[in-house]
Amino acid sequence: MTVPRQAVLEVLSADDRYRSAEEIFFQLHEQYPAVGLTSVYRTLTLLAQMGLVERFDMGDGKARFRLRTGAEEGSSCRLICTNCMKVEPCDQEAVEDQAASGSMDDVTRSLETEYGFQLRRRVVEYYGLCVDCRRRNEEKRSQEEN
Amino acid sequence: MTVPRQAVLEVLSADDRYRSAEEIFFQLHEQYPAVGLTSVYRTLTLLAQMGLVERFDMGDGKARFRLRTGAEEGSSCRLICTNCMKVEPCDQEAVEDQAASGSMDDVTRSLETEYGFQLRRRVVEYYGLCVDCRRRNEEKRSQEEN
DNA sequence: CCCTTATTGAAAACGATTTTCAATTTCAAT
DNA sequence: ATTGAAATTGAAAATCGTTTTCAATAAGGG
Ligand SMILES: [Mn+2]
Ligand SMILES: [Mn+2]
Ligand SMILES: [Zn+2]
Ligand SMILES: [Zn+2]
Repeated sequence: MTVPRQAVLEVLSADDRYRSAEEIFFQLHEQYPAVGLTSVYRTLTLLAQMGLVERFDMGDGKARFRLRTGAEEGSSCRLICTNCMKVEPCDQEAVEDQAASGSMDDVTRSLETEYGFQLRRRVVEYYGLCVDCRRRNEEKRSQEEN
Repeated sequence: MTVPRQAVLEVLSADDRYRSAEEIFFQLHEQYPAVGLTSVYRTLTLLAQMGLVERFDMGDGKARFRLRTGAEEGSSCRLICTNCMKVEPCDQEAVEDQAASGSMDDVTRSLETEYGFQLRRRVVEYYGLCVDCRRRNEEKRSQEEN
């Protein structure tokens, strides 16, 4: 546990907003002026690999980071403002429970009342291994058994 | 309707896979050697603004594009392989109908049987206007009425 | 302390995308 | 067809978030 790593964790722990590497760097800089942007990137990459940090790439070229909470359990949900690029984590259960069906209209209404958010587009992404890569993995595993 | 635009549309129409600008450029290049990569980018940006093309930014730095089908209706769903970076559109209705509940386990099972896909993480994103931007928009609108 | 190894910050490199700009197309009006 | 203004193009340069390089520094077990 080194200074830059502790510093990054400190900033991330402050709240659960998504922040860019640069934003994190600037917040660090006040208390830890010696820590460089390079180390911020390195630490974030490291923490993401360890699964402690969630990395999110919006369409605007800069990645955002957030401390991953145990509550997520392999599933995450967020509100993304296409105007100001703000990203806010949200509780999927709350949204879906509120929405009678999974229909776009019901979800729209739910987000409206729960968060004041005006929904334009819903995106569902499933991350994992495609058929091919899974097959390849299994082959590799059975080879290693020999 | 110019040559580069027609060329890009031709490639995108060929199938509904997600492709990077470079991939589109190389496919173009065989039939339209005079069209430059710059125009491919410009055309994709244009088509995305018009809503005809869906742009998707994965975590790997290069954006992917796909012709948007009318069927999507403000909601899109995709399988993303974290190993080979392949992106495949999928039918959310089919997945959720198959899954008894919206629980992670049920969805995992559904994706397994429907697509042979091994789910690791589900991400739900709601794009739209946050409370602040919405308020700001309404103020602007009411000012313009004067 | 000492030594080995891991980590750091600054500067340079990287790579996808955007910008610039002079040359070429487009297309509506003749 | 001919024109000409306006839009579009391709190549080269610029941009910018991120990564790599590398010499200097910090870590930390003995
Ligand atoms: Mn931010
Ligand atoms: Mn591709
Ligand atoms: Zn906003
Ligand atoms: Zn794969």
